[in-house]
Amino acid sequence: MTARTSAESTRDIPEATVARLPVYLRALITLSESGTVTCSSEDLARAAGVNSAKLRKDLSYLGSYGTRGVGYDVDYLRYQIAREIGVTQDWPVVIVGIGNLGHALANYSGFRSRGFRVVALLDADPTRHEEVVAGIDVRPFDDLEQIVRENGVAIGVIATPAIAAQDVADRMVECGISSILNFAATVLAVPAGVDVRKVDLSIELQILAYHEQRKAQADTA
Amino acid sequence: MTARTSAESTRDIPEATVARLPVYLRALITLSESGTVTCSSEDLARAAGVNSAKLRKDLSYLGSYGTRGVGYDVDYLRYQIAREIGVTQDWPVVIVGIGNLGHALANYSGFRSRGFRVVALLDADPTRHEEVVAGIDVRPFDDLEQIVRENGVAIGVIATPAIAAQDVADRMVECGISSILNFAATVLAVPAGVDVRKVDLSIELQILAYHEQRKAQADTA
DNA sequence: AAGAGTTTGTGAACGCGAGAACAAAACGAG
DNA sequence: CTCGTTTTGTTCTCGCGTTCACAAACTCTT
Ligand SMILES: NC(=O)c1ccc[n+]([C@@H]2O[C@H](COP(=O)([O-])OP(=O)(O)OC[C@H]3O[C@@H](n4cnc5c(N)ncnc54)[C@H](O)[C@@H]3O)[C@@H](O)[C@H]2O)c1
Ligand SMILES: NC(=O)c1ccc[n+]([C@@H]2O[C@H](COP(=O)([O-])OP(=O)(O)OC[C@H]3O[C@@H](n4cnc5c(N)ncnc54)[C@H](O)[C@@H]3O)[C@@H](O)[C@H]2O)c1
Repeated sequence: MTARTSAESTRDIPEATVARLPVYLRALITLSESGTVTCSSEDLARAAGVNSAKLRKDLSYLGSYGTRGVGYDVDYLRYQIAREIGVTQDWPVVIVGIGNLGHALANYSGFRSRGFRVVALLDADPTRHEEVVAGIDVRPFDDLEQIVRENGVAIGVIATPAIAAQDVADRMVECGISSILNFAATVLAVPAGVDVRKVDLSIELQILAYHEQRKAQADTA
Repeated sequence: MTARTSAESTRDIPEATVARLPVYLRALITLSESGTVTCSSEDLARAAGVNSAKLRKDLSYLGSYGTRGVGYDVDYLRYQIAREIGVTQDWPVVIVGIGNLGHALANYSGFRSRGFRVVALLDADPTRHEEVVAGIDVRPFDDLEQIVRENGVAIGVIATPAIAAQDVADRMVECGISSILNFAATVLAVPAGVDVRKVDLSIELQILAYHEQRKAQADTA
């Protein structure tokens, strides 16, 4: 908002770039694990499925971490991107709604391996509270505030039915959560300062269906 | 590609608009179920979480389905959008990889209710083939070709580990599938004419983490 | 029938992102 | 030390998407 203390870490990175940084990070991790020490923007772009000019432009927002005529040091760049995104630290996360999808999410190993730690599973249904999923107790939804306070949770995941999602989001915001990942098929209203991202399977399928239909029409034309 | 037979149905709708049409459709269904007969662009925009000018412009790509001074007939507009997207017909879908996530997807009621029909669940692991999930047998992955041929499947969902995803995608394309929804955390290479959309939980979380980190920095500045 | 009040559909301005193209910088060979 | 090669970082241009603003079109009242 106001003038930052300058120093390092470039100011506003374009949103489109932010969305690609995790892809680059994953490609770098794969390269690193395969023993690659250095890579060119061309190599990395291919691994990430983007244009090399776009890749270089994206990286230039972070700083000059490459060497002309040589390329990028894989581990160094990997660290720089991880730091920029913020995944060098661990982010505590709560998941609300431990049904079909919630179970899958709780069992998802990608959380831990990418800098996120599931600190609690919450569900409104008392019959769920007996359960232990992926080594974590399912607890009553009303425990949310205490859990958020004790663990400093900033990120919440909603996997409840659509009808309950707005209520859950409201409670999350009240408790101080300021980033929400919403799997329920509904539009959430939240105050300014709270980020919401949605993952919507049926929207993705419908987009595919639209293009599929057009292909079919083109064929019969 | 070549000149279409003109007739109705407007040509190329912008991709950004296509991605929002399913949101409008869902909002219209909700309105319709609550007994609303007519709505203004303002009403619908609010329900869909977008700007009303953007909504009107989006709808204008489909045609002129509103009445000035009045608004839109909810059921009529709902049908027009559904037809444009292609969800007035039923789309057969196969899901490959019936692990944690695959189970959740198979049990997801949103498929059927939105014009998609799961015709088969496939897994490479023989120990899974005993199983029946959501009333559907889990079958060997090698049955893919036969299933696609018999059911005219155009859309495939990948829920395998990342390491297997490219192989699965290749096989799908060979069998004639031309739209893929990929849940595995990997970049897929496919020939031109095949659409791929990805749903990537860890990318979404990392984007949230980035913004969360910036908020924290702003607070301490 | 005419005027006041609504609300759509769209032309125009603007800003952001994608990609091409190139200058600057590093390296290695001779 | 100099020149050619490689590859980055950046500038420039173009196209797409968003938003504003308003004329056109419709309803309702008097
Ligand atoms: N299953 C999938 O593959 C899938 C895919 C995409 C989207 N979704 C969406 O994700 C959401 C969850 O789907 P699901 O299949 O797991 O549903 P589900 O019914 O199996 O699970 C929902 C869980 O949320 C709990 N819940 C309900 N109200 C709650 C509240 N107010 N507070 C806390 N918990 C509450 C329920 O007790 C239940 O355990 C739905 O909105 C669905 O549309 C699911
Ligand atoms: N679980 C989640 O909530 C979640 C969330 C986001 C993304 N993902 C991604 O979704 C994918 C699946 O996750 P999961 O937790 O269900 O994993 P999982 O290991 O539980 O299930 C994977 C399934 O795929 C099957 N499989 C493996 N190779 C195959 C092949 N070549 N052909 C057909 N089937 C094959 C396995 O037998 C297994 O049943 C992973 O790529 C994961 O990163 C999972």
